[in-house]
Amino acid sequence: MSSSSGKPASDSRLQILHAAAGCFMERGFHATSIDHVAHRLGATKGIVYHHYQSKMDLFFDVYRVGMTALLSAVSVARQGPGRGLASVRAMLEAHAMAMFEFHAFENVVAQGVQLHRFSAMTPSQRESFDELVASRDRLEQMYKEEVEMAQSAGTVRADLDVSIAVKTILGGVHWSVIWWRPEADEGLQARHQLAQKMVDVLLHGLEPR
Amino acid sequence: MSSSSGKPASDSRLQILHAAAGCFMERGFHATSIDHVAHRLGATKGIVYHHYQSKMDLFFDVYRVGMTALLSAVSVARQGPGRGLASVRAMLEAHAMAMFEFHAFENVVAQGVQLHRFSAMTPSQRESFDELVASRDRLEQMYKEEVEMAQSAGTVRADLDVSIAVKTILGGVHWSVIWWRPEADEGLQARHQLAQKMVDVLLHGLEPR
DNA sequence: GTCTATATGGTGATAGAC
DNA sequence: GTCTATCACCATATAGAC
Repeated sequence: MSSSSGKPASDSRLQILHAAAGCFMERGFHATSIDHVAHRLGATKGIVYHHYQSKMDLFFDVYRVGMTALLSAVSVARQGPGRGLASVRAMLEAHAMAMFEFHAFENVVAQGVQLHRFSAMTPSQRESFDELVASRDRLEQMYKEEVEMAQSAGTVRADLDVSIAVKTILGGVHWSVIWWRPEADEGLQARHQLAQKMVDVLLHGLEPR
Repeated sequence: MSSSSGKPASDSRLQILHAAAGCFMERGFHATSIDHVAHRLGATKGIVYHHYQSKMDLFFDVYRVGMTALLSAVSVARQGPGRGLASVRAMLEAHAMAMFEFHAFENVVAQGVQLHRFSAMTPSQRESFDELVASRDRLEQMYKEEVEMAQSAGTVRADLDVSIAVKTILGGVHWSVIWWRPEADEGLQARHQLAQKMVDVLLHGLEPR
């Protein structure tokens, strides 16, 4: 995982990243102070500013880790053996699993979607911001393409507005940052079962077949 | 629509409420200053503090309006003629329509779900907070009950984990605060079509029948 | 690398004139 | 009811010792 400046992530940077993700998740970006992050590290804010130029850069790095985890999980699943609807299913299951595994980071990703352009950004931050928006679009695009291919193959309904369908389905997966709690499903197996149940609802709906 | 203190909503209160909802949506609760709200009103913050004791009380009132709109829309739809799956469909369509109509307020509701208990609350604010949590649970409960009834009637699959299914489906509806933009679907009819397409995906999934 | 100041600015909330 | 002025506080970010 590389930072915005292309430097490899040092050990202390990773620790800061995890502390920040936890704080941002619990209190939100604006309500989190650098002192909060430092306190969670058991240190002072000098160390944070030694590794990150600003709070926003820190936020961007947390976002980047979360989004990279999603993109990576989904594209690996996409390249698996499945085709058509089976491929979409594999993507969604991997997606949901990543939502659980990187829970704090994905919570921050969800906040980042809402991040406005009001706060002043340096050119470098602006670049990071644009990159994040692009990565978000890329994720959605992967799903759209796969659903369209499945439509051609006849394993997904042809009468579907793909854009709306994908947005709605991804909403079902992403919203889990709101209600899912790590304490509830600790084992990998429990998480996988949950992911399967969620994806099952999204692919088949409520109606009996 | 009544405020937390039970007073009827005056005209100026309503204006403040709308301005606050817009600001909270655009910048988030913590990044919004009372000056921002006042500026959107074309006034100064004296007027805001004349009507609301604190920023958090203002937030709670915005949240309350948004949540009341959802509860009201969904429970009216529930009491309609439909039964079983048709009733769930009517609830979801009304739900989605309310998400659009009260877009700014529902955006704040989504933020409120994340609102932490860290910030100090007065006993009265604490009471509001608990009431909001309860209203959120009530909304989910309405869906769970209706889905279970539909299961008994055989119009919804019996093999479904109702709690997970409802959370996932509501995620699909609620996430629209993230991607939906008022400019895109101005007419009531365009909105209704969008709502129907979203609900169609949630009830039937992707697979052809 | 990590710490302790501290500069600097913004924000919630209040006081009090009109 | 609405304004101006102001207080008290907190948070970002920096400087500089060790």
